[in-house]
Amino acid sequence: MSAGKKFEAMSGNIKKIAELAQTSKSSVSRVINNNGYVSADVRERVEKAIASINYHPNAGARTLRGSPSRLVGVLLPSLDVPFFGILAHSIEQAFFALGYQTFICSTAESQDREQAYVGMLLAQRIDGVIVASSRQEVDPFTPLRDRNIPMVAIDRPMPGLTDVCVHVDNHYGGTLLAKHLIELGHREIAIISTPRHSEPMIQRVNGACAALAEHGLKPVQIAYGNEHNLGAGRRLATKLLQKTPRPTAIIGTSDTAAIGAMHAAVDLGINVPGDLSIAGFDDIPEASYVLPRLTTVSQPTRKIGERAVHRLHQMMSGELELAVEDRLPLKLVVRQSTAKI
Amino acid sequence: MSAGKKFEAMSGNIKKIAELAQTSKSSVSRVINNNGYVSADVRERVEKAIASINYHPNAGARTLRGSPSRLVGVLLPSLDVPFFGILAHSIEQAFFALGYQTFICSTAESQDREQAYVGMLLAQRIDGVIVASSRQEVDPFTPLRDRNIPMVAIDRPMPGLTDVCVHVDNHYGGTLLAKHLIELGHREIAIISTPRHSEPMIQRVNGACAALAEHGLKPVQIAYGNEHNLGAGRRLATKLLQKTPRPTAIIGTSDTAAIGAMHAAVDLGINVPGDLSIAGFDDIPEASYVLPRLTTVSQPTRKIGERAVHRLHQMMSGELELAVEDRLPLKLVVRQSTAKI
DNA sequence: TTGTAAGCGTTATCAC
DNA sequence: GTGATAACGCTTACAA
Repeated sequence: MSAGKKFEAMSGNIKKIAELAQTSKSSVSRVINNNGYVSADVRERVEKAIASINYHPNAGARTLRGSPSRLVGVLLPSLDVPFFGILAHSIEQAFFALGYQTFICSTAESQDREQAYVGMLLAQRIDGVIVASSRQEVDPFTPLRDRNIPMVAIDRPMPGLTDVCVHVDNHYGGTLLAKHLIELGHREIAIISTPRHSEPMIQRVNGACAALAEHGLKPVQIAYGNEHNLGAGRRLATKLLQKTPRPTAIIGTSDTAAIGAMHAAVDLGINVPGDLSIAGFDDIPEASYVLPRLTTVSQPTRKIGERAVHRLHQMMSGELELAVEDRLPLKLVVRQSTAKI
Repeated sequence: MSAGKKFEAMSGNIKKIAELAQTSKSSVSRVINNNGYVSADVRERVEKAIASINYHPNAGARTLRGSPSRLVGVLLPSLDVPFFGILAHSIEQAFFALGYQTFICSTAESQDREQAYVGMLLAQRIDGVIVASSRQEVDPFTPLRDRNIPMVAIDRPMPGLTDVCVHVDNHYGGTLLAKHLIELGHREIAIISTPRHSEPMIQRVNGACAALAEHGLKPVQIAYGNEHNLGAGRRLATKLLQKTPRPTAIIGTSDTAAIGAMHAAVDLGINVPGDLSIAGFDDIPEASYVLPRLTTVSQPTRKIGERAVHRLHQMMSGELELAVEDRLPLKLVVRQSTAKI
């Protein structure tokens, strides 16, 4: 029974195709891979045989012979927050178009998981990896580097790991937000930054502080959280808004944080943007879902994914040997959540 | 140079480990797989050798010998809409915990893509598949069924493909929404359903209509769209709200559609819930992001993913041979977007 | 133009 | 306890 089952589940192989088509394994291989000489006659018989049992060449056996696996890995902190969901989606789609299959790995900000994933990807003999690590920690990924696996850092650079990076200028984005609020007349500006140790968030805070400093200002408070979700922003803002004097504006280092702050304001009966301006970062779809619609710095999320795929593809084809840093453009999008004081 | 490169990129193999540890391939294999007799001495030498070159067994070669690949596929219509993003995430996490690697495939509602993905998954010799197809179309997936690949349908049944399904009772969910609005005094109720041909959406519409019929009512209009995004709902609602007489309530068959409708109302200066009640379906995080927060039917999205993984795991271990239909519970969540007329 | 045979990395079988 | 060896499915010299 076990044997019977195995047989049923077993897919045909190249030998079986050869038998069905009354030819040899080599000829079948030649047809499949479209190389070498094959007569029209043999080709037709083989194609018929392949279709007749819905045969698919065993990818593992192929890579065993030295062909690239056409498998790639994408390591992201999570998948269920909008920004990374969209990023993962655009990456997966772009790889599919190039004939690659993607392992999307959600590392949940844990080094143990990162390490486990790296091991699995190596075992699958992936051709390349796109990586965004929660922290700048390089350790879990060094086995990839040591094997010369082509790697592209996305969303944040990974110095010491790879010299190819696709991201945005988060520092500059931070200055855009601060300047916008200053122009609107705000002087008492607070910042909500979460998750705390994420490099992009740190850069955004720094940028905002730098722009404030140019006007002789500094943030009335910088509140840090640990999670990348609405609740974190809401909690931090609730605390912050109950202090006196209250800030007249809040910068969230992500839209999620900013929207959380908006909810805190509603809970406390504070009018946005009448009594309080709020701005975010990323321009996820939800930014224009909320009412009032959120002023934010727009990041070309899909393009970032696509560019990273393009770069990795170049590396895997040996067309890119040098260090490259792609900085995609940011844009301030003014909506209804910020106003003159 | 090509050869040199290849060598560099090449990872060590079991033979190399055997040399380093001064033993045979067989003993190395025994250590790795923890079966058969190995002396403590040999074991230690092998483990040291493995660590020294960061060796990872070639997964493809293993499956060539007949071991399961511990690879699974998940076919979803998309990844960048919140519901499927969360579903994909919970599935991937649950599989990781079981030692499986997941191919997340975003089929973009296209049969060509579905077919291409099925071919790729078959070539990778995946052990099982979780599938949610946009339509009830079985054709692209029959090669999986023909090979006896364990399959679980998720979010919607796939009759003729698999008898194992994890979903919710969408019809019942539809009745919950209609009853809620009727209780609030609404009689002029419109429905916005998108994407049109999605089976869950159809069921939700049917459920709502059935509940209305019980009270001698029927929807003033059912508007259909084709996309699963905010814009579709907004467009449909804008049209619908400009007719006279205007409905006093709108049921969206998804939160996305409902939030789109909310934006249409804002654009037209219609107060929600004062002049118009709006309710959605799914309870994605965004449902409580919007203001007013959205009344909706809550679907246990993460649990659905986890249960599907559990079922597939059972099938792959041969513990589940029969048909199973898991229906997870729905719950009406009343928030601020619906009110008495 | 076609077929034979070796070898990719692994594990199971069997002999020692 | 340990080590040869064959076999998994495939591609590629090389021979015919």
